[in-house]
Order: sequence, then C-alpha cells, then structure tokens
Amino acid sequence: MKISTRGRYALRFMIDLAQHDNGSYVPLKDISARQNISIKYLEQITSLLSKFKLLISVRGPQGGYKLSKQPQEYSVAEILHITEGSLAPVACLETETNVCPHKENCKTLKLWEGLDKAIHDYLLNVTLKDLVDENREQDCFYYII
Amino acid sequence: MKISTRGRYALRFMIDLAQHDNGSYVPLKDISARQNISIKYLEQITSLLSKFKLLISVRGPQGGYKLSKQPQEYSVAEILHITEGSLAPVACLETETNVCPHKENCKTLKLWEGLDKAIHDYLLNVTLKDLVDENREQDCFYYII
DNA sequence: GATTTATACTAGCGTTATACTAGGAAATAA
DNA sequence: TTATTTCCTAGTATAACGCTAGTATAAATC
Repeated sequence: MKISTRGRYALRFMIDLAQHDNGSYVPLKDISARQNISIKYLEQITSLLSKFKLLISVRGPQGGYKLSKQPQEYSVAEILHITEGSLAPVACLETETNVCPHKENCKTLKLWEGLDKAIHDYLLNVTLKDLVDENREQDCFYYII
Repeated sequence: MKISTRGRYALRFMIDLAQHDNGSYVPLKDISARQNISIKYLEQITSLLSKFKLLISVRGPQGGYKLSKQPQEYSVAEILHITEGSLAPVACLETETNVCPHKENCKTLKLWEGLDKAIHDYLLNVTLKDLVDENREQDCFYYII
C-alpha cells in the first residue's frame, strides 16, 4: 500500500516547476540537479505527464517544460493517478466498470469502494499550490527507502 | 497502492470465521475449502493474526481457530495493519517517529500524513461485524488478478 | 503410548513490479 | 550545422509478491 517513486518524484517535479516558473521553459537537467533525480528517470515521468497534458514541453535549446495550468488547478489526485497508473486499493476497482464475476456476492466490495473514495476525496482536495505553499525551507529531495 | 492478497485473504478468513462461529474451534481446512485459498498460505496469515491475539488457536483434533473478541470489536484497520505490515502510503510514516533527515524541509510530508490519516480514519471505522452484515448472498471468494 | 489431527515455523522459488540505466531518434534554436 | 533538448524503446538488477513444501510441535482419541 505504497506510493511509488514515480508518483512521489512526479509531485516533486511539479512543485519544483511551479516554484521556478518565470514564463519560460525549464529544462529537465535543472530540475534533475535540484531534486537529485536522474534525468533519464525523470524523463519517463515527465513524458507521462506531458502525454496527459499536465505539462507543455518544447524540445531543443531554450526548451523544457512548463505547467499547462495554474498550480491551484492541479489536484494531487490527477498527478498521482497518471503516474501511479491507478490509486485503487484493489484491482477490481481499477477499471471504470467492475468486471469481477463475484462482485454481487462480495462482502468486502463496499469496504474497498469506501476506501477508494476516501483516498480520492482527500487527494482531490489538495492542489499543487497547497504543496508549493507549504511553509518549509526547501523541497523534499529525499525519502528513506 | 494496492492491498495485497495477505490483507484481503485475512479479511475473508475473519469474515468466514465470524460467520461460522458456534463456540467451538474452526479448523483451517474448512475455511480453506470454503474460501478456496490454500491451507499452507492461509496458515501464514492466521499465524500472524494469532501472534497478535486476534485469534485464539488450539492444535490437535477438534482444534482450529476462534475469534478472540466480538466481530464489532475488530476494526478492519487492525486486521490489515497486522497482515499488510503497514498501511502507510510512504516509508517515512511506517515507524512511530519519522526519522527522515529531511522531514523539516519536505513539501509533501503534510500531504502524506493527511493521506495516512484519511486511510486510517476510514478503516478504523469499519468493523468486522459491518463486513459480516453486508447484504450479499455469499462470501467473496474471487478477485480478478 | 501410538496414532491422528491440527497448528507453528522456516525455507525456498517462480513471477511480477519497481527503480532505475542506456541508446538513439526527432525536434528546434542559435 | 551544431548543440541542446525532449521523445521513445529496450534492457536489467533488485525486491516484493504469492505462493508451495517440509518438518516440528501440540493435543485429543483410541
């Protein structure tokens, strides 16, 4: 029941980008250096975020990434959903419609649906701006394990 | 961000045990057959639950498992906590005190703490009795994947 | 006390997911 | 044309997951 590095790094990337937004594009290598995450690994994460239109990217010199909307318009839920694949606590809730052949008889389905909703409700209500505004000196760039 | 089979099987085991509680001990093989989970795998799960006093076990003929308290006294949180190891969404929240050297500067710590709390609050408020009382015909004995 | 029935404990093992690294292609500004 | 940047795909070591298997131990019954 863990958020993977992909999701965590994505948040750190987005926070860093929001903090260093001056209208121009920020190249990966800058954020990679500040956040101490390899460029190659970050690339995989940003290309996902880019594909889902959370970022605007431009190649070549002076290129890089830019937020596609205001920090307060991003929910943590959408960022994590894209990078984690799914936030559902059980596989049967990953798809739009639950196709488990035993869902009618499942004593725990409501539990998982409730947990899924609790997680989503919480993460939908936290925005990127909320994270950027955290009263802390630096970005987190290290998690144990 | 998934609950593993250990946690899910533990819940199914506990529900089954609560449903078939007639004062005597229920042997693993009965529940294994009803739930379609191998005895050997269930053993690992029940020995955990037993070690943490959620079950009373007796060996030998007429032996088996019995709940150590009333179904409404078990929270889903405690069952999952024991079998999953931890429900924390990030490693730094697994231990009692956060020992991450960068916790002071981490912009996402409050987010994870809040998510952890949302998950815990929800699961603490669902009891084993709530699951047993689900208005469904049978136990769930199958999850896709 | 031997046998049967049950849990307890430990080790092992195949498969999948995680957390990356690496190489090259394509685009773009200077 | 060259340097810089993102984009795309493949590979790979490690760890976690989801079991299976064997043996030890305890207890009831014959």
